Amino acid sequence: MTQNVYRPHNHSTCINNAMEQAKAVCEQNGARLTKVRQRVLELVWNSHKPVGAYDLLALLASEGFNSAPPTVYRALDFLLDLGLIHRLASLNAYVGCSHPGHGRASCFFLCQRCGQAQELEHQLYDDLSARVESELGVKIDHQITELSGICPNCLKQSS
Amino acid sequence: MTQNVYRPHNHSTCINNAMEQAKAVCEQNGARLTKVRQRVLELVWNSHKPVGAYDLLALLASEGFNSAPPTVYRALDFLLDLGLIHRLASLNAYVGCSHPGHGRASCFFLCQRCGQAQELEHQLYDDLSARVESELGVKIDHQITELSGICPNCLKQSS
DNA sequence: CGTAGAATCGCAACATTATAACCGAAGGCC
DNA sequence: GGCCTTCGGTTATAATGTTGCGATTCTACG
Repeated sequence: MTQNVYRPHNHSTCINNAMEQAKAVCEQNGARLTKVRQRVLELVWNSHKPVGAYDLLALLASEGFNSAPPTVYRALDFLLDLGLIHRLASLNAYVGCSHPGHGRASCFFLCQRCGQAQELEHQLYDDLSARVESELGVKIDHQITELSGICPNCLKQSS
Repeated sequence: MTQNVYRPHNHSTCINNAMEQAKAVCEQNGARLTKVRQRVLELVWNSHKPVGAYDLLALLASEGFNSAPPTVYRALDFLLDLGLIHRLASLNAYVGCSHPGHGRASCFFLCQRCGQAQELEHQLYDDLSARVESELGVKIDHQITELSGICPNCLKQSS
């Protein structure tokens, strides 16, 4: 099951898990997890809030890395290809994938107040694409769903 | 039911319907469908392929309209607010809404070959957000789903 | 009418996000 | 070491979207 972002948790565990998974995935695919790529992934995982490419760029710069756009975008493309991160189209931002290898589908809830992204893994969601494929006669290659609103924690605070 | 884009049809009917609906919606909301707004809507409806803001800008310019970005973006915002068009986040492009007034949800299939967008209206889709709201305890405000792949017509041609 | 207030538009500048093209550097393999 | 491929540095530019301000047009109301 996908982890629940809203529950208090030791976030360094998230980061460690993500890095372990990344190493494994790279090994499986004969891909190299270079310093820049690794650092970008860590930075993306630094919180559950999606990060913009130029934010990453600034962070890298502050750490003495090269800091021109292509550096970050290449790392992001690499991580996207391996399914280690997702791009949130409605935010132009990137967030860690908590269960790489689940195909070309992503589904997120985005809190408009705290900015955190909660990945969802829902049966209904796979049903949706299957039904559309058969009823419409199309071949689906890639899909995104982005729900936005207020998360449970922020709902509590506002009441 | 949502119209089927892939069936041959007299497209001027689509445009006419859209413009009629737009007038009605504006009247209901006490909003003004000015010349720029109307023309932008017509241009968006010119086909079932999503159009970029800067494409619209160029089209407007060629017709003697003012053609600075804010002109188009203001018109697009206006139309988005009234639910007369949708923004496709994965394409940074805009497409007419074939059934305004269905709330803040949108669901599209986008053909990677011909570029056409087919709006979907699926029960499973509403189920999804309802389930997420109750299971996760969130309040959903807005949602997008974008499926991409190959449409029936393009599948036929490639075989 | 006619004027006050609101909505709309024109315009200039700028901000943000992403890509292209070219070449040198580093790593893997024999 | 020599060869090949992948990766990264650099510069420039493209594509998309916003801000701010003042002028104009529309509308409501007296």
